[in-house]
Amino acid sequence: MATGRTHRPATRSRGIPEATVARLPLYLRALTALSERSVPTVSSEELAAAAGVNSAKLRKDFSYLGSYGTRGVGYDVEYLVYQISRELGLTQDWPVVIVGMGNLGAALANYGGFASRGFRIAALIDADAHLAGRLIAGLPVRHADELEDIVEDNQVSIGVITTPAGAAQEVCDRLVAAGVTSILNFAPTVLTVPDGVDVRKVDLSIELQILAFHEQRKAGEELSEAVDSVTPPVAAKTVRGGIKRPGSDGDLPAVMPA
Amino acid sequence: MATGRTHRPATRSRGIPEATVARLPLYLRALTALSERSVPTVSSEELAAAAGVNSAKLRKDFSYLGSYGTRGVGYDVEYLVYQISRELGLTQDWPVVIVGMGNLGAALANYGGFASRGFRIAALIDADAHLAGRLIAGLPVRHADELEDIVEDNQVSIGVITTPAGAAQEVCDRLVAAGVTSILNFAPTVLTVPDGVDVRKVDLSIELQILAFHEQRKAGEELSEAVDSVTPPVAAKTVRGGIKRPGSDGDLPAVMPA
DNA sequence: ATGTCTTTGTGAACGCGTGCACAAAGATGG
DNA sequence: CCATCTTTGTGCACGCGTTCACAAAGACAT
Repeated sequence: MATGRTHRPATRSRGIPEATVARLPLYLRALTALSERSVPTVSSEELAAAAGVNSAKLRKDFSYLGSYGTRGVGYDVEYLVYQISRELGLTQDWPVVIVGMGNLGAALANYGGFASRGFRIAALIDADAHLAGRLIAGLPVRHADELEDIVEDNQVSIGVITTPAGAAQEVCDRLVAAGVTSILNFAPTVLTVPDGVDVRKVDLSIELQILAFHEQRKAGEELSEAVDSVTPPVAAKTVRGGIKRPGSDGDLPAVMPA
Repeated sequence: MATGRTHRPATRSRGIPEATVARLPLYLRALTALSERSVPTVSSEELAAAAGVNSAKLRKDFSYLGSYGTRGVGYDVEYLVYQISRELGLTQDWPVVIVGMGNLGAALANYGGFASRGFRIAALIDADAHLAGRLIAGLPVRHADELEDIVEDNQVSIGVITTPAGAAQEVCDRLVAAGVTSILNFAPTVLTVPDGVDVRKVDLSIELQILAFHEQRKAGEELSEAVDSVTPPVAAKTVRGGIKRPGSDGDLPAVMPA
């Protein structure tokens, strides 16, 4: 039933584990820094430290790409940069559209990390007609009506969604229908897509909530949570004909970015 | 040696698996939506569909929190919202500072998802003196000199870093020294922190690169990569006294957000 | 009170990811 | 050419996370 298979499809693509793929950009960044300092070679130990991972893990990751190291010496920095770039597809040009020109969309448009990695912003799109034509990061905002044309004309295969949550699924559907097969979703919604389309999700609120959980745990270790356990709403009990619900409704309103 | 243990410490906190904690905000969002529609109860199957996960996984996740369901009926929406909120620590007030008021920092400051989930922006901080005093999202930007005072005065335990990569580690060190124990890092750098401090990383560039990898794989399935395999730089070979490196240096310059 | 029917909660099996530890490879020095 | 020393590449074991499948629990009807 095409349940919006977000994050980690666990499908091992061409023998390279998903976890490894997720680390390749990390290695690439560390290697690029070394390259700029004209460091010729690097050992797995050094590179692992720079990337913040275990050295054995790094060697195993690289082993999936092939034997690019030299025993007794290490890895050739330039060569590895090239191999990883190629493996990730960064030697190609990837036209990208960003839909939703709120604060976040504008931030992404200005984000330098795109262009330098082979990602070219083909267009910025927004549903607000007032924004149409305005320049953001040197590019004119196009109206949402043009979405299909833009995607098809520019052979766009990657779409970034930074719209409010309510609009995300519709935008997603239109992108997919027009030919987009990879989506980076910043809207706090579960997107449903057909098979063959990849969705990755970035959710700022979720990250903070995870931090809050650990933070609470750290704080609650000394004082064994005496404050929070005062009168928790009584557990749901059946009363013939339904379930008694403790609180009222309308807490924690759903929110959206931008 | 305190290697910047980013993401997933794999430390099972109080019996609740890390993977489960990461999904709780997802369930909470789905439940909140149901709550607003005044839906009294929901089955694991329905809620799982709304959250985009497997129903068995959802039930197991909830089982770590306790037995909050009613067999034959499902889960009480309001009660579950409360329980998850409490478990995540969202019933508390979490003062947060955002350091780095570039485009991304401003976007986060305007992001509505913070305040509504118990996260209160205690201050916006930037190193640029020209920005000091300017209002962003209704809050005045404070100068970086005040960082320590702000953190201590407001009992801030969570810090968000949206500075350029070069400044991130120093900002991180200062935040930690002042008492921050959880950091959400948007700068493309590996942060090194002492034990007891949690770091979560959000990297826009990495997400896109992962998408590109899969995209390339999809595209390369029909035409078996005839274009990209033309004359790959010859593998590194030793020539007595060093390693022959194929390309020159200076490719893919390191970049930073904002 | 008893039976039926729905849905939870979980035991068990499986697969992926991680990290240890070591053998093989190759560079370097004599 | 041989010995030594460094560093890679990987076999193996372990633990976490996911999923299946089912027994137990409780609602609801009679």
